[in-house]
Amino acid sequence: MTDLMVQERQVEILRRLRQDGRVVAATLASLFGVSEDTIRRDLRDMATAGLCERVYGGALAIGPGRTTLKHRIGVAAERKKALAVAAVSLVPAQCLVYFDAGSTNLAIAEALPEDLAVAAATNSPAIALALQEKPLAEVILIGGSLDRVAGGSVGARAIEAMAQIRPDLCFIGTCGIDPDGALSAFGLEDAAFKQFVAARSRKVAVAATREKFEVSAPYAVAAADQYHCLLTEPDVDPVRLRPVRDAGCEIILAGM
Amino acid sequence: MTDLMVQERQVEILRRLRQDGRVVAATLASLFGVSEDTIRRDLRDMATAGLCERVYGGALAIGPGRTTLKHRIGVAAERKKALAVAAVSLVPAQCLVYFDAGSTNLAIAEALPEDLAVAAATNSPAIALALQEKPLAEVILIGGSLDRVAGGSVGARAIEAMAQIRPDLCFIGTCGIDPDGALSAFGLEDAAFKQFVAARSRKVAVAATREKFEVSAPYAVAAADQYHCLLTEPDVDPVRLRPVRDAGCEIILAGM
DNA sequence: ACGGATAAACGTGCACAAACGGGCATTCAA
DNA sequence: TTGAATGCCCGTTTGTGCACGTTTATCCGT
Repeated sequence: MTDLMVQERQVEILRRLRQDGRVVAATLASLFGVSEDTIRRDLRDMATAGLCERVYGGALAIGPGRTTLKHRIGVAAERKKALAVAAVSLVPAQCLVYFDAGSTNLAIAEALPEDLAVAAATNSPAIALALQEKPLAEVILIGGSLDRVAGGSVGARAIEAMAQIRPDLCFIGTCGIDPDGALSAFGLEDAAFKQFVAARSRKVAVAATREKFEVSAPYAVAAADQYHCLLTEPDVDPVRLRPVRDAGCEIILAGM
Repeated sequence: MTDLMVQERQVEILRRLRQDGRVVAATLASLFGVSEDTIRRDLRDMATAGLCERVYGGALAIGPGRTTLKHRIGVAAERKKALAVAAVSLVPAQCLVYFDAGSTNLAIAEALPEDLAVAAATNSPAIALALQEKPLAEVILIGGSLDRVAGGSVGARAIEAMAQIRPDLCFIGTCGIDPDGALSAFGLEDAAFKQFVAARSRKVAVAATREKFEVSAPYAVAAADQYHCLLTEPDVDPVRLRPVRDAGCEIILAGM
């Protein structure tokens, strides 16, 4: 195989992970013509970024399996919770708020105060379940084809349903944040749906843990000037936040 | 079988446990191409993690014990599971099956074989989550206003979304079964939605534990001649089943 | 029905190879 | 020059199979 740059190699590994659900370190090493050490480093980085699950001998895709999902929720749980607590303060009473699928937004939905009366829409079954626990929330479920990777409805039906509502505020999930502040996603349909939601919402907020800055996903979701508020962690490199702030986006730092 | 990594092997063992209720160490050893010692070690670890019950010669799925999963289903877990196992045999491959909200139908969705390729629609976030675990299922989420009591979407939007599909088979939940075999529900919108679904489906199945025969709910859903298959428990009074059978409805008894 | 014989299954300790992680040197581009 | 990416070395960890003594289920003769 032709020599690839680091990012290219990692994207290719990710592709194979999605295709086969697993990769073997030794195989990848000979495939890319690099040492196993390098592959191990790739896999380690990708695992800390939450892109795969590291196992002895290689790595596994983060599948729909609840063990890995719980794992994904569990790893950065406290940090996500801290983000979530800050995020809910953005939600005014009596508004229509939309939660995009994703573990970070699930944390936000869980952190919603019990005594807050809002209409809450989501395309994620998991988030819908969490919202059901909030007695004063009117829950609106956005239907469509369920995307296993994204964890929520996407596609034509979802967009159709989404077209019926206009959220005052939406929390968009993102798989990666580019150096210029642009958001990206791993699925074509997922990205398209996020775009549509963002375009319909009066205010667009993005909550992202620090790992998101290390990841670049293939499909564009929104440039820095297309969302209004970024919640992230205090220890993110300020250089990465500069373009976002320059685009007129409010930046909220939360966490320990 | 291709060489699997430790975690993959254990996941596969778990899958077989769920499917067959038991696994034999020797069989697994030759299947994976590893020694029985390795399998024993796997089984021991899984038992320690509370994933299976270790017995002489292999392991059993957690039966009499209680899992976290069963908490969600509720009190009549084992009986619902027995119903569910019988119910999934009604689902042909490559069909479009609809699961109405409800704990009994959740059990059916969970009992769906992993290797069954179907399109599965539901208005319940909880059931959607369960279906997401089935790798070969295309999951369609029916959106709308979430009804807390019913546990699924109802209302105009849900009916709109439902009007887009025509299930080959649907499992309708019921809150009560009248002496004449008529189904009833506790919510007006919920009942209306169930009616709509039943009317659109080629075949309508109802899975109900014996308690349902003791309950009468205010809103009518379907008379005995409006559904085609009733799954219930063997110890239900035959007198109660008579009118259902007379209406031309197939009756399947399942359980211990 | 009972108790002992027998073979299978078990667990433990051990050995070995593969995989791992950290440290260090080298390369190369900014 | 500096920093990132990579390969190599080496001590450590992990997964696995084998050997050996123990436990358990099943069968069979009384």
